[in-house]
Amino acid sequence: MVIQKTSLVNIVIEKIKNYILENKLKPNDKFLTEKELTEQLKVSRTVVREALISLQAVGILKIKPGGGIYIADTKLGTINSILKHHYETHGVKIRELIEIRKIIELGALRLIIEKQVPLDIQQLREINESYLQAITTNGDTKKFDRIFHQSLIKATDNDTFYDFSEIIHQYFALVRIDLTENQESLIKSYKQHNEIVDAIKDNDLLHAQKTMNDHFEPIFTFIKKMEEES
Amino acid sequence: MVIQKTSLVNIVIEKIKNYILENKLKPNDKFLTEKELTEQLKVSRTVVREALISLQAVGILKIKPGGGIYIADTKLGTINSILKHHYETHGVKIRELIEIRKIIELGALRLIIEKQVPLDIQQLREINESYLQAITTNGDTKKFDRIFHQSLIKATDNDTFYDFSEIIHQYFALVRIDLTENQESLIKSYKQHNEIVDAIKDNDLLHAQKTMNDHFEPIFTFIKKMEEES
DNA sequence: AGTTATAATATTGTCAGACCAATTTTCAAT
DNA sequence: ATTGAAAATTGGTCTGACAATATTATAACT
Repeated sequence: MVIQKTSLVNIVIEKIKNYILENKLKPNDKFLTEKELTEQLKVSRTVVREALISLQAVGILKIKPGGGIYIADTKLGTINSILKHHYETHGVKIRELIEIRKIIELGALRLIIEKQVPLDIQQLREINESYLQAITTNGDTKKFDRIFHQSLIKATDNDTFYDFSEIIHQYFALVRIDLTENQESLIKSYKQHNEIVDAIKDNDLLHAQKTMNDHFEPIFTFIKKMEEES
Repeated sequence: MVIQKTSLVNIVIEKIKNYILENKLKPNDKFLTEKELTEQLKVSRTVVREALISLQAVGILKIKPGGGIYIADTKLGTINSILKHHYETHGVKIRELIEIRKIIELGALRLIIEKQVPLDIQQLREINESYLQAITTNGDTKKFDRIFHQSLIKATDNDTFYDFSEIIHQYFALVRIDLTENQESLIKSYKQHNEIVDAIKDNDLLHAQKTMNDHFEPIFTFIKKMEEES
């Protein structure tokens, strides 16, 4: 029987967490100072500081030197840094990430059409036209491509889904991949975008997903070639 | 112009991370001691300790009192604890998590069939038979249901996909949901499982996904009823 | 020689006090 | 009322000490 002896620091961490929950502290709220904590919890400043730093590391608190301690807005930042280290130590297969992104995009289409969420078709068109313009003027095509896909995910009316999608995207961004796209393939992408919007408008899930699937095809062939070379 | 002044602790954290990368340290490897770190980095023990505790918080190191410091096996643990706090403070809509789970399961079917991964059909059948037995003998039905679905995700030959699926599942487990299932509905689930396996065997993605979609239907109606009551 | 109990050592945990650096507050001068 | 310097507050780092835990070395025994 192993009895997990818990250190003072861990006790303090739990107490602080509970304190935040019980007092319903929101992001950017001011928290107690180190001095107040040492007095109220009757532990040394060392213990308090180690607990605070630990909570800052996981994105719960934000320590401002000289300015006090605040509730952090726990977003993706911390998770991303963890994933970054995980990627650097373990190494993650690019193919796996792309497969996941495909699943996410296909899933977004399903949610949009199945739930009949309100969708700003016109806005999607405009984004895609900006995409086209970027293509013809050697502009930032990746930017508008990303906005287009991001808009679809956002439209699913599922914030958690969007958060996870962003995490995957950030994770993917760690991998530098030089998929040199020529004008022709970019134009094709533009047309596929429009075709996807059409299919959504027609509530044609199968068509939308098929087109999205095709949309992903070039990158898969690229990955396959890359894997063969190495 | 904001100049991000970086503290000594943060510098040490980065140095330690790099040290781990450069020396290719693996989980459970013994790391340097506090003493060695203070000497090599020429900083106080306070700074070293705060850096170590920070790295332990994000699941990179594991500190054993009196026994030294080790490389932790960075898995889902830390991310889960972050999501747990996120859930407790923000509150996450159950519907969103279930939608994500559906997307994942449907995606798994697509990956399995599209990639034609080797799949132990027989094993899936056996798991489902255990599921049936649990149904008829008032056994642990949830256990075998989970194993069945887990097996499908695992079969996709995509470890990252599986990891994320597990994170979602853990996240979902935080929400206690009493979906009282009667014998009849459980039997239906059993049949659907088998139908999904059949469809996979026939490479019939549409059929597999349609059945999986139906499989999720009861929980969605349950959620909808719950939302209406509150 | 091999095993076991004990002592010595090494390592992390906690404490106290001091001083530095950054920020916020106070308050006098304008 | 505004500004700007001084004071107070707050977090950052350092040192040294002792406690609690784990590991290693030693001694005793079979």
